[in-house]
Amino acid sequence: MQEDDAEPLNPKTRRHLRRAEIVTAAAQIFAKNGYSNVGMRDIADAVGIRGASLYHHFPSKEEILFAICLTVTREPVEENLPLLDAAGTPSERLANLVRAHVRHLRGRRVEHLVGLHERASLTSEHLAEIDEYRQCYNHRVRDVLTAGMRSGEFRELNPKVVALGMLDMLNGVSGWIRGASDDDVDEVADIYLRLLFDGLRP
Amino acid sequence: MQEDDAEPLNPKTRRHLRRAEIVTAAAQIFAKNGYSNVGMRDIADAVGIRGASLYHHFPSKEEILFAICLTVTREPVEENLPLLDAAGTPSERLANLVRAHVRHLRGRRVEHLVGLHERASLTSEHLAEIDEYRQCYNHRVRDVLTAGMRSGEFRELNPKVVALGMLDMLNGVSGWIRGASDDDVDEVADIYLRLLFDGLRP
DNA sequence: GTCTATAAATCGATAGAC
DNA sequence: GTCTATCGATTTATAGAC
Repeated sequence: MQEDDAEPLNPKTRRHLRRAEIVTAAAQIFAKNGYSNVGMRDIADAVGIRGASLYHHFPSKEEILFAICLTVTREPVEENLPLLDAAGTPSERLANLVRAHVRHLRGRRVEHLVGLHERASLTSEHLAEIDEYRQCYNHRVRDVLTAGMRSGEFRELNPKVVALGMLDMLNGVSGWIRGASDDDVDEVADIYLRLLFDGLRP
Repeated sequence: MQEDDAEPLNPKTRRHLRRAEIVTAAAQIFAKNGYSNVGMRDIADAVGIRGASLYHHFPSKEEILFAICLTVTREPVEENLPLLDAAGTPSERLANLVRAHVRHLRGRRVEHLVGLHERASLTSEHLAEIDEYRQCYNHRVRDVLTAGMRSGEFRELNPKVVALGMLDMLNGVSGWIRGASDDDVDEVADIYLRLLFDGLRP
């Protein structure tokens, strides 16, 4: 059970950690100042190295942005979508997804902001890859809505529009949730679920 | 009743029209390529003049961005908020605001996109002015929600969170409504209102 | 009001030493 | 893996003629 904590990490892991450190620092500065207003020197300062040294870890500034965008589109697909395949009614599965989605938004808040605002600075190839994940997520949400409508559990409303509206509402949380606690984000999720399922009218 | 259409416009109006032309062209290019990826030359090309000539109409590139952001925050305050002061129940007044909001989003689609995504490139003074309008709009929406809850017309849910969620859902429409007809946007507003008032459960 | 020409600063990226 | 040094391209903004 016991392991030597002082054992040097293997080079692959060290390299990966350094990349993650750069991505995290860059996301913070991009979110605050805007991607194109941030220089490689600014990112380098934040991690304590020189600008040129960043090119040992990333081939370009845009690749750093791509890495940020990828985490906030791929992670939700891989971590949240399986909740839609689990057992339960459409309501239950959708509720689980909403809660997981808001928690992810909080945990990767600045990355989500960058992913939402800086899409125009991605290469068209990278943008296409990002959009694949985004549309996949979108479609799966639409599908569970459709399933609920088919079973009579949900009201019949254009599922495409409902899915877009719901996801816009959820994603907007990254714009104002700064510094919230676990209880805060769960409360937001509960309010949104109540609104989504039962509406404003008592 | 008859007026001479060939009569030259007064200089004040001509100047104003030229500014509006520049702002509209800039909004289009900013929305597509991102503010910081667009040069003054790109904007100038779109209106058929040279880059330096733009400085006769705007003192800086940021002032063009500010003009764009101002129209999408000030206009809704001045045109939509009065609907909340009109006669009717909170439900009716809120519904009128939602419909007006979505129509404005469609009419100023690219400007809204720029206003949502390029806030980081505004000077802090301009950002503060923009945020005043935005927060004013936010508070008035929250107030009508609170009024509806007090009267028993709306369910008791944290009105701050509901207002933020509702506005995020509405503003997100600018991201995917491209090329919609009048009927399309009214349909979206109706779906959102049904969702907001009655929820998904039949 | 628009032009040409250019100043002045910045930025992404590369070369090569250690 | 990080450094110093620097290239080359681009950008905002200005000066001054027409």
